[in-house]
Amino acid sequence: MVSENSKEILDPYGHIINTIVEKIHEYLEKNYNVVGKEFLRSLVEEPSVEAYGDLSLPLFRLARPLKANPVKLAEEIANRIDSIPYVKDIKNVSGYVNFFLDYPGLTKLTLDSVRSLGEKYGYLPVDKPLRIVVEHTSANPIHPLHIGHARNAVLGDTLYRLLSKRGHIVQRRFYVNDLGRQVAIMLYGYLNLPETMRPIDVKPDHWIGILYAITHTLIEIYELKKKISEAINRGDNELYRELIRELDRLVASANELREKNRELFDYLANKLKEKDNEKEIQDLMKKMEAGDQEVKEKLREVVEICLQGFKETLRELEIDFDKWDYESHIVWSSLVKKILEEARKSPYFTIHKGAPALDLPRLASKELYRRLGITLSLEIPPLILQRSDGTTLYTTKDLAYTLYKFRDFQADKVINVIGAEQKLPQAQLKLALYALGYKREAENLIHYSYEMVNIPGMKMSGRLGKYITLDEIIEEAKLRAEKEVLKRTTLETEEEKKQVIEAVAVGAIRYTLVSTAANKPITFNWEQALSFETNAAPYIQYTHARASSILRKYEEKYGSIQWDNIDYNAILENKKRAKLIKLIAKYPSIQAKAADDLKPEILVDYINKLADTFNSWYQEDPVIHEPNPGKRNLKTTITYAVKIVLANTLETLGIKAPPRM
RNA sequence: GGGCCCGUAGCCUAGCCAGGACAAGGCGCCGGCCUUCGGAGCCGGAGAUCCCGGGUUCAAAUCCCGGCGGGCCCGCCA
Repeated sequence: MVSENSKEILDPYGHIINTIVEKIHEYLEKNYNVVGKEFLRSLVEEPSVEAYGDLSLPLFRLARPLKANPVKLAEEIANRIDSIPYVKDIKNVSGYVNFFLDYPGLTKLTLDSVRSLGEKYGYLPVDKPLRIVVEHTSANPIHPLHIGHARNAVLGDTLYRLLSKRGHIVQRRFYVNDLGRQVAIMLYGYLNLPETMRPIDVKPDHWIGILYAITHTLIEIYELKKKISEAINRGDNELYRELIRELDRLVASANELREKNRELFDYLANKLKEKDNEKEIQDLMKKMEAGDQEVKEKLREVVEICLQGFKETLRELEIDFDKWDYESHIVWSSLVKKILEEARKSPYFTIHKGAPALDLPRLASKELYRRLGITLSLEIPPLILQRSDGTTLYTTKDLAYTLYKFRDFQADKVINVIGAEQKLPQAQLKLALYALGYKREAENLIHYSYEMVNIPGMKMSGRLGKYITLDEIIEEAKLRAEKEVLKRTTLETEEEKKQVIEAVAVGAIRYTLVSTAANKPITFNWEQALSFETNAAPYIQYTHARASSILRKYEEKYGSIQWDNIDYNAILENKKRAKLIKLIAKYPSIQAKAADDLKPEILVDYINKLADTFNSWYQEDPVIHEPNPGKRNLKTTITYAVKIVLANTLETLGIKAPPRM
C-alpha cells in the first residue's frame, strides 16, 4: 500500500531536508563523534537573507559536542561533501553551511506530488491517528452568543478541521451548563410567565437573553430594596448611601431592558414583586440538581429554546457539533456521585474549611507539573468537592464530565477550548484526575486557552443584557460584504452573488479570529476585520478566484492541463517562479505543523505569503500567453498547484473558496 | 499580597517555546502602473531606543533577574 517513495510524494520539502540531514549526519558520524539525527535536523533553518541560500545549518551549537571549530567545520563540510540529491551547491560562510537547492529537481518533485495527490495535496497523515475530543464554545444557555464565544467557536472548529485533515479521528462536543445559578434564574423567570408570552417572532436565544437579564435585574433590585430598608432601620448611613448608588445603576439597566421588551418586563416586575425570590431560586436549584421530574421537563424545554438559537448562529459560521452534553445528565446519571465516592477513598482526600476536598498542594512537584503541562509557579489550592449542604460544585462535575468524554469516545486526547481566565480550575482538574488515579487522562487533557475579545468603548455584561451579539456581527459583516462585492463582482445571477457575499462575510470573521495567536487579546475592529485588501480573507479568496480563472481560460484554449511536457529548467528563468514552487513544496509540512502545534495562525501566515507571491508573479510572468508549450505547461501546473493549496488552506480555516467572485 | 498572559514603526500583527547573519508583513502616508491571463492587484519610498534597567553568551526581540504599563485569576460562583 505504501509505496517506496510515498514520503517524498507526500512531503517534498521535508523529504529534501531529511536527505540533507542524512548526508551530513553520515559525514559527521564517520569523522567525528556521534550526533543525534533529530538534533541535527532541529538546527536546519531558513537563512534570513536570500543570498545565503535556501537552507542553512549553523554549526555553533555542534562545535562543542564535536570538539571542533565551527568556522573550520563549515569550511570542511562545504568542501568535502559534494553531492546531495536536490542540492546544487553547498557554501560556507563563517560557521554556517548554506545549501542552494536544485530548483529544476525540486520543481519536478513538487509537481509530481501535486499531480498524483491532486486536491488532497498538503494533507500529510500522521503515522498513528489518535481519537481526539475537541470541546468548544460551551456557552451558558442564558443569552445569545457574543464575540468572545465566536473566538472560542472559531478556534475550536479550526482545531477540529486541522486535526481531522492530519488524519486524526476527531469529535466535536458542546457542554451545556444547565445546572448553574444563572440557569436557575432564567428558569425561574420562565416558570413565572404564562404560555402566551413565549417567544414568537424573535430569535429564540435573543428572547432568552432578555428574559434572563430582566429576571436577574428585577431580583437584584428587590433584594437591594430589602437591604436598604434594613440599613435605614439600623441607621447605617454609609451603607445606605452605598446601596442607593448601586440601586441607581441597576434601575438604569432595568430601564434599558424595559425598552427591549415592555410586556415581558412589566409582567415579571409585577409578578416577582412580593415574592421571596431568593428562597424560591434556592429551592429550584435543589430540585434541578435532584432531577425533580416536573422541573426537569421545564428545564430542558427552556434550555432547548436557547440552544436552537445557538445552532442557527453557528451554522452561519459553518460550525457544527457531533455531541451536545448536558451538565444535568452528568449529575442525574450519578456519574458525579461515583466520582465523590472515589474521592473519599483517595489518599488525597481531606477536609478543607469544613468541606470535603482533594489536597492538591500535596501533588505539587516540578516533575508532575511539567508532565501535566502546568505552569510551575502556579499556586493551586485544594479542590473543594461539595458544598456543606451536599450539592456539588462546578469543577467536581467537570471532573466527572472529563472522564465521561474520555470514555464515551474512547479518546486518547481531550482538548478543552476554554478562556485563559480558567487556567486555575483547569489545572485543578488535571491534578484532581491524577490524584484519583486517572494518570493517562490527566496527561492527555489539554486546556487550549485563549484571551478575551474586547469591543472598544464597551463593557459587556450578560446579566445586565449588555452585549453585542454574534448575530449582529454576522449581519453587519454581510452588509459590508455586500457593498464591497457588488462594487466589483463579475457575477451575474443573484444567487451567485448572494453566495459570494456570505462566503466573504463569514470568511472575514473567521479569518480575523484565527489570525491572532490565541494567547493575545483581540480588540475587535470592523475596518480591520472586514478589510478587502492584503492580509485579509477576501484577498485570499480573490487570489484563489483569479487562479481559478486563469485555469478556466487555459482549458478553454488548450484543453486539459499538460503534465507530461513540462520544462522544469524554465523554473530558473524567473525568481518568483522559484519562490512559488518552494512555498508550494513546503505546504504539507506547514499544514502538519499547524495541526501538531495547535496553531492555526501558522497557516494564516503561510497562506498570505503564498497569495502575495502568486499575485506578484502573475503581474510579471504571463501564463496563458506564454508561447513555448514546455514553459506554458510549467506555469499552468504551478498555477494549478497554487489554486489547490489556497483552496485547501481556506477549507482548513472553514472559509469558502468560490471559483468566481 | 501572590500568580498567569500580553507590551515589536501612528495603528494591527509575525518572529520568542528549541538564542545566530541587515527585525518580517499589513493598514495608514508619499510616488508610480489599466490596448495583455480578474486593479479585491502590482512596483517603489519614508517610518522601529523590539516597554525600561541589569545579567548570561562569541552572539539576546528571543534565555535569567528586577522594574513599568495593560488584561485576567486567586469563591462552599459557573
